[in-house]
Amino acid sequence: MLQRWLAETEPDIVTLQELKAPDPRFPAEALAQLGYQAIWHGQKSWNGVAILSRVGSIHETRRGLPDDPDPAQSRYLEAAVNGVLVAALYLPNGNPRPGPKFDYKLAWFDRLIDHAATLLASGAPVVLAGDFNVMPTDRDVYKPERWQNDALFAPEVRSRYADLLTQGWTDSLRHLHPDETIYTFWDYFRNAWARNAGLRIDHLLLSPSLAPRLVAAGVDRETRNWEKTSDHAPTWIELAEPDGAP
DNA sequence: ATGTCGGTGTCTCACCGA
Repeated sequence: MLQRWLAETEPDIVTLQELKAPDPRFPAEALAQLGYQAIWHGQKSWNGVAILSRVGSIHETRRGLPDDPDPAQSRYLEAAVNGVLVAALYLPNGNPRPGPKFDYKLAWFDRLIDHAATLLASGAPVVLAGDFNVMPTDRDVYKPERWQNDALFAPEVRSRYADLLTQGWTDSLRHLHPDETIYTFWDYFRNAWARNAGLRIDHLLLSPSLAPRLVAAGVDRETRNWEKTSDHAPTWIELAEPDGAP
């Protein structure tokens, strides 16, 4: 499915989340045949993140967050690619709430916020891309009242996402489509896709030095109809060249 | 509260996390 999507849409740079496989099982050769270099940070069964590029080499800058609450979980990978610092992240789900998994989510989120501040202070053009497991506002969930106590919509989690935006990050999709209903995820159960009972939990946050280059953003919803598909749909942005060229 | 999916080990079903 990933290979079909890459071949059809030819994105320049891709981040992947939930590889759910140890490093040796990463399909590096198949991706190379499609023209993509890759770095990856896998883990058996759970988590796992990767960065792909067909526009130049990938210079890894970090794997795992500073003071990562659990370095055994592969949730963060960061690299310089084609003049942009790209972070692939997979924020913990956090359910059930309350409980240790929710505490872990908050701890991880706090370390991300700290590191995001460091990145902003550097002035570099940065995109934080991945599954944040947060619906930022009521507009980002099909039935907000049903999700009030869920770890993906809890006040503690939404406030942390808001803290990121207050730091200076731009939520790409919401910035270009302020009033639109946009979802990136539909549960496998409850017939969620057919009912369009979706969530917007996959985000691309841009640093102030990169945000002016944002020209388009969207979700490739059609992949959700494919056989054996993911419960997430590819979420993308288009950036202008640094000099303003298309 | 419920539901679906894929992976794993308890191993041809039961469980877990998402």
